[in-house]
Amino acid sequence: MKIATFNINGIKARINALTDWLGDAAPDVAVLQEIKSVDEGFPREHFEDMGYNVETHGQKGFNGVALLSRLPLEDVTRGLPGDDSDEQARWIEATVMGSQHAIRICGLYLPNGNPVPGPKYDYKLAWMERLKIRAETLMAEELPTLITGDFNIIPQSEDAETPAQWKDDALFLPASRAAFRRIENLGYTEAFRARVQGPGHYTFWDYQAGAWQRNNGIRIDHFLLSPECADLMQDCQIDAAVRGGEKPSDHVPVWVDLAA
DNA sequence: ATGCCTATAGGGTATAGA
Repeated sequence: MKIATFNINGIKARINALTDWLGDAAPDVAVLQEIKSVDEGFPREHFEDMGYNVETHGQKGFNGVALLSRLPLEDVTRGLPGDDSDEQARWIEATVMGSQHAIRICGLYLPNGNPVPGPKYDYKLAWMERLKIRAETLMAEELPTLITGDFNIIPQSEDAETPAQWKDDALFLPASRAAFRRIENLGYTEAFRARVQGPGHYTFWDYQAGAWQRNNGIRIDHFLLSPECADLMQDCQIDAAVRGGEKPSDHVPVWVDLAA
Protein backbone atom coordinates (compact mmCIF):
# COMPACT_ATOMS: atom_id res chain seq x y z
CA MET A 1 0.00 0.00 0.00
CA LYS A 2 1.53 3.26 -1.16
CA ILE A 3 0.64 6.18 1.13
CA ALA A 4 1.77 9.71 0.28
CA THR A 5 1.67 13.06 2.05
CA PHE A 6 1.52 16.30 0.07
CA ASN A 7 1.06 19.90 1.23
CA ILE A 8 -0.58 21.22 -1.93
CA ASN A 9 -0.82 24.92 -0.89
CA GLY A 10 -4.34 25.48 -2.20
CA ILE A 11 -6.55 22.97 -4.04
CA LYS A 12 -7.87 25.51 -6.55
CA ALA A 13 -4.39 26.54 -7.64
CA ARG A 14 -3.01 23.00 -7.54
CA ILE A 15 -5.70 20.91 -9.19
CA ASN A 16 -3.67 20.31 -12.36
CA ALA A 17 -0.35 19.65 -10.60
CA LEU A 18 -2.06 17.33 -8.12
CA THR A 19 -3.92 15.47 -10.86
CA ASP A 20 -0.73 14.98 -12.87
CA TRP A 21 1.20 13.72 -9.82
CA LEU A 22 -1.60 11.30 -8.87
CA GLY A 23 -1.42 9.89 -12.38
CA ASP A 24 2.36 9.50 -12.24
CA ALA A 25 2.79 8.32 -8.65
CA ALA A 26 -0.46 6.33 -8.35
CA PRO A 27 -0.63 6.33 -4.54
CA ASP A 28 -3.29 4.20 -2.90
CA VAL A 29 -3.78 6.97 -0.34
CA ALA A 30 -2.88 10.68 -0.60
CA VAL A 31 -2.86 12.69 2.63
CA LEU A 32 -3.25 16.38 1.72
CA GLN A 33 -2.59 19.56 3.67
CA GLU A 34 -3.38 23.23 3.09
CA ILE A 35 -6.35 22.57 0.86
CA LYS A 36 -7.34 26.20 1.71
CA SER A 37 -10.95 25.33 0.99
CA VAL A 38 -14.18 24.67 2.79
CA ASP A 39 -15.53 21.12 2.40
CA GLU A 40 -18.20 22.23 -0.10
CA GLY A 41 -15.54 23.98 -2.22
CA PHE A 42 -13.31 20.92 -2.61
CA PRO A 43 -13.52 19.40 -6.12
CA ARG A 44 -14.62 16.04 -4.74
CA GLU A 45 -16.17 14.77 -7.96
CA HIS A 46 -12.98 15.38 -9.93
CA PHE A 47 -11.06 12.97 -7.70
CA GLU A 48 -13.96 10.52 -7.39
CA ASP A 49 -13.93 10.32 -11.19
CA MET A 50 -10.24 9.34 -10.91
CA GLY A 51 -11.19 6.47 -8.61
CA TYR A 52 -10.55 8.04 -5.23
CA ASN A 53 -12.73 8.15 -2.16
CA VAL A 54 -12.58 11.66 -0.69
CA GLU A 55 -12.79 12.88 2.92
CA THR A 56 -12.10 16.52 3.74
CA HIS A 57 -11.74 18.64 6.85
CA GLY A 58 -11.62 22.16 5.49
CA GLN A 59 -12.07 25.74 6.60
CA LYS A 60 -12.36 29.10 4.92
CA GLY A 61 -9.23 30.69 3.53
CA PHE A 62 -6.38 28.65 4.95
CA ASN A 63 -5.39 25.35 6.61
CA GLY A 64 -7.56 22.33 5.76
CA VAL A 65 -6.62 18.65 5.36
CA ALA A 66 -8.01 15.85 3.21
CA LEU A 67 -7.66 12.16 2.41
CA LEU A 68 -7.90 10.61 -1.05
CA SER A 69 -7.98 6.80 -1.17
CA ARG A 70 -8.55 4.11 -3.77
CA LEU A 71 -9.70 1.85 -0.93
CA PRO A 72 -12.64 2.75 1.33
CA LEU A 73 -11.92 5.20 4.16
CA GLU A 74 -13.47 3.87 7.37
CA ASP A 75 -14.02 5.32 10.86
CA VAL A 76 -13.17 8.86 9.72
CA THR A 77 -12.66 11.45 12.48
CA ARG A 78 -11.88 15.15 12.17
CA GLY A 79 -10.02 17.49 14.52
CA LEU A 80 -7.21 16.82 17.01
CA PRO A 81 -8.67 15.95 20.41
CA GLY A 82 -7.84 17.93 23.52
CA ASP A 83 -9.19 21.44 22.92
CA ASP A 84 -12.83 21.96 21.94
CA SER A 85 -12.16 25.67 21.41
CA ASP A 86 -9.62 24.98 18.61
CA GLU A 87 -11.40 25.63 15.32
CA GLN A 88 -8.41 25.28 13.00
CA ALA A 89 -8.74 22.36 10.52
CA ARG A 90 -5.42 20.54 10.92
CA TRP A 91 -6.17 16.86 11.67
CA ILE A 92 -8.05 13.97 10.04
CA GLU A 93 -7.93 10.21 10.68
CA ALA A 94 -9.24 7.16 8.85
CA THR A 95 -8.65 3.43 8.61
CA VAL A 96 -7.80 1.77 5.29
CA MET A 97 -8.08 -2.00 4.98
CA GLY A 98 -5.23 -3.51 2.97
CA SER A 99 -5.32 -7.09 1.74
CA GLN A 100 -3.31 -8.19 4.81
CA HIS A 101 -3.44 -5.34 7.36
CA ALA A 102 -5.68 -2.44 8.35
CA ILE A 103 -3.73 0.82 8.61
CA ARG A 104 -4.84 3.72 10.80
CA ILE A 105 -3.83 6.86 8.91
CA CYS A 106 -3.56 10.25 10.64
CA GLY A 107 -3.07 13.35 8.49
CA LEU A 108 -1.84 16.57 10.08
CA TYR A 109 -0.95 20.14 9.27
CA LEU A 110 1.06 21.21 12.29
CA PRO A 111 1.03 24.94 13.11
CA ASN A 112 3.94 26.95 11.72
CA GLY A 113 4.46 28.88 14.96
CA ASN A 114 6.15 32.05 13.70
CA PRO A 115 6.76 34.68 14.85
CA VAL A 116 8.62 33.67 18.01
CA PRO A 117 7.86 34.52 20.72
CA GLY A 118 4.13 35.07 20.54
CA PRO A 119 0.70 33.45 20.59
CA LYS A 120 1.31 31.51 17.37
CA TYR A 121 4.34 29.80 18.88
CA ASP A 122 2.43 29.09 22.09
CA TYR A 123 -0.31 27.52 19.93
CA LYS A 124 2.25 25.37 18.10
CA LEU A 125 3.73 23.95 21.31
CA ALA A 126 0.28 23.40 22.85
CA TRP A 127 -0.86 21.65 19.65
CA MET A 128 2.21 19.39 19.79
CA GLU A 129 1.40 18.47 23.39
CA ARG A 130 -2.10 17.45 22.26
CA LEU A 131 -0.51 15.50 19.39
CA LYS A 132 1.70 13.64 21.86
CA ILE A 133 -1.34 12.62 23.91
CA ARG A 134 -3.13 11.37 20.77
CA ALA A 135 0.07 9.55 19.69
CA GLU A 136 0.27 7.86 23.11
CA THR A 137 -3.32 6.64 22.81
CA LEU A 138 -2.71 5.30 19.30
CA MET A 139 0.53 3.61 20.40
CA ALA A 140 -1.30 1.80 23.20
CA GLU A 141 -3.67 0.23 20.66
CA GLU A 142 -0.73 -1.75 19.21
CA LEU A 143 -2.08 -1.57 15.66
CA PRO A 144 -0.34 -0.51 12.42
CA THR A 145 -0.65 3.28 12.65
CA LEU A 146 1.01 6.15 10.83
CA ILE A 147 0.99 9.88 11.51
CA THR A 148 1.95 11.93 8.48
CA GLY A 149 1.80 15.41 7.07
CA ASP A 150 3.44 18.81 7.20
CA PHE A 151 4.99 18.83 10.69
CA ASN A 152 6.64 22.24 10.23
CA ILE A 153 9.64 20.79 12.09
CA ILE A 154 13.23 20.59 10.84
CA PRO A 155 14.43 17.63 12.93
CA GLN A 156 18.21 18.07 12.55
CA SER A 157 20.77 20.49 11.03
CA GLU A 158 21.27 18.11 8.11
CA ASP A 159 17.59 18.62 7.23
CA ALA A 160 18.30 22.21 6.10
CA GLU A 161 20.64 23.42 3.35
CA THR A 162 21.45 26.55 5.40
CA PRO A 163 20.70 25.70 9.05
CA ALA A 164 22.00 29.07 10.31
CA GLN A 165 19.11 30.74 8.47
CA TRP A 166 16.64 28.79 10.68
CA LYS A 167 18.40 29.20 14.04
CA ASP A 168 15.69 31.36 15.62
CA ASP A 169 12.77 30.03 13.59
CA ALA A 170 9.78 28.18 15.05
CA LEU A 171 10.56 25.24 12.73
CA PHE A 172 14.03 24.68 14.17
CA LEU A 173 14.13 26.09 17.71
CA PRO A 174 15.32 23.57 20.31
CA ALA A 175 11.90 23.59 22.02
CA SER A 176 10.19 22.69 18.72
CA ARG A 177 12.60 19.89 17.92
CA ALA A 178 12.38 18.54 21.47
CA ALA A 179 8.59 18.40 21.22
CA PHE A 180 8.95 16.40 17.99
CA ARG A 181 11.48 14.05 19.62
CA ARG A 182 9.18 13.47 22.58
CA ILE A 183 6.57 12.12 20.17
CA GLU A 184 9.11 9.98 18.28
CA ASN A 185 10.39 8.66 21.60
CA LEU A 186 7.01 7.13 22.38
CA GLY A 187 8.20 4.44 19.97
CA TYR A 188 7.50 5.88 16.51
CA THR A 189 9.88 5.41 13.59
CA GLU A 190 10.58 8.44 11.41
CA ALA A 191 10.24 6.61 8.11
CA PHE A 192 12.58 8.59 5.86
CA ARG A 193 15.50 8.60 8.32
CA ALA A 194 15.06 4.87 8.93
CA ARG A 195 16.01 4.36 5.28
CA VAL A 196 18.12 7.32 4.12
CA GLN A 197 21.00 9.05 5.92
CA GLY A 198 22.94 12.21 5.19
CA PRO A 199 22.20 15.79 4.11
CA GLY A 200 20.52 17.14 1.00
CA HIS A 201 17.04 15.59 1.29
CA TYR A 202 14.33 18.25 1.39
CA THR A 203 10.55 18.50 1.04
CA PHE A 204 10.06 22.29 0.94
CA TRP A 205 11.68 25.09 -1.04
CA ASP A 206 10.46 28.68 -0.61
CA TYR A 207 9.01 30.42 -3.65
CA GLN A 208 11.32 33.37 -2.99
CA ALA A 209 14.94 34.15 -3.76
CA GLY A 210 15.39 31.19 -6.11
CA ALA A 211 15.32 28.68 -3.27
CA TRP A 212 14.57 25.72 -5.59
CA GLN A 213 17.21 26.67 -8.14
CA ARG A 214 19.77 27.04 -5.33
CA ASN A 215 18.50 23.90 -3.54
CA ASN A 216 17.96 25.98 -0.40
CA GLY A 217 15.44 23.51 1.04
CA ILE A 218 14.29 22.03 4.33
CA ARG A 219 12.81 18.64 5.27
CA ILE A 220 9.59 19.25 7.23
CA ASP A 221 7.09 16.70 5.85
CA HIS A 222 7.38 13.43 7.73
CA PHE A 223 5.96 9.99 8.49
CA LEU A 224 5.90 8.60 12.03
CA LEU A 225 5.21 4.84 12.05
CA SER A 226 4.06 2.78 15.02
CA PRO A 227 6.17 -0.38 15.56
CA GLU A 228 3.46 -2.53 13.95
CA CYS A 229 3.50 -0.19 10.92
CA ALA A 230 7.29 0.17 10.75
CA ASP A 231 7.53 -3.61 10.43
CA LEU A 232 5.56 -3.32 7.16
CA MET A 233 7.67 -0.55 5.57
CA GLN A 234 9.26 -1.48 2.25
CA ASP A 235 10.25 1.95 0.96
CA CYS A 236 10.11 5.70 1.66
CA GLN A 237 10.98 8.37 -0.88
CA ILE A 238 10.64 12.09 -1.62
CA ASP A 239 9.24 13.06 -5.04
CA ALA A 240 11.50 16.13 -5.23
CA ALA A 241 11.15 16.56 -9.01
CA VAL A 242 7.55 17.71 -8.51
CA ARG A 243 8.96 21.04 -7.27
CA GLY A 244 10.28 21.74 -10.77
CA GLY A 245 6.93 21.18 -12.44
CA GLU A 246 4.44 23.70 -13.75
CA LYS A 247 2.77 25.94 -11.12
CA PRO A 248 4.16 23.84 -8.24
CA SER A 249 3.37 23.83 -4.55
CA ASP A 250 6.27 24.94 -2.37
CA HIS A 251 6.17 21.41 -0.82
CA VAL A 252 6.68 18.09 -2.63
CA PRO A 253 5.12 14.66 -1.94
CA VAL A 254 6.73 12.10 0.35
CA TRP A 255 5.54 8.48 0.35
CA VAL A 256 5.92 5.14 2.07
CA ASP A 257 5.21 1.70 0.64
CA LEU A 258 3.81 -0.75 3.18
CA ALA A 259 3.40 -4.52 2.86
CA ALA A 260 -0.22 -4.14 3.88
C1' DA B 1 15.99 39.92 4.30
C1' DT B 2 11.46 42.41 8.81
C1' DG B 3 8.11 37.13 3.20
C1' DC B 4 12.45 38.82 -1.73
C1' DC B 5 6.60 35.15 -3.77
C1' DT B 6 2.15 32.69 -3.77
C1' DA B 7 -2.63 31.82 -2.49
C1' DT B 8 -7.19 33.06 -0.71
C1' DA B 9 -10.94 36.22 -0.05
C1' DG B 10 -13.02 39.63 -2.29
C1' DG B 11 -13.53 43.39 -4.97
C1' DG B 12 -9.08 47.61 -1.41
C1' DT B 13 -5.62 45.27 0.09
C1' DA B 14 -5.25 42.14 4.16
C1' DT B 15 -3.89 37.73 6.15
C1' DA B 16 -1.18 33.64 6.07
C1' DG B 17 2.57 30.99 5.02
C1' DA B 18 8.02 29.04 6.65
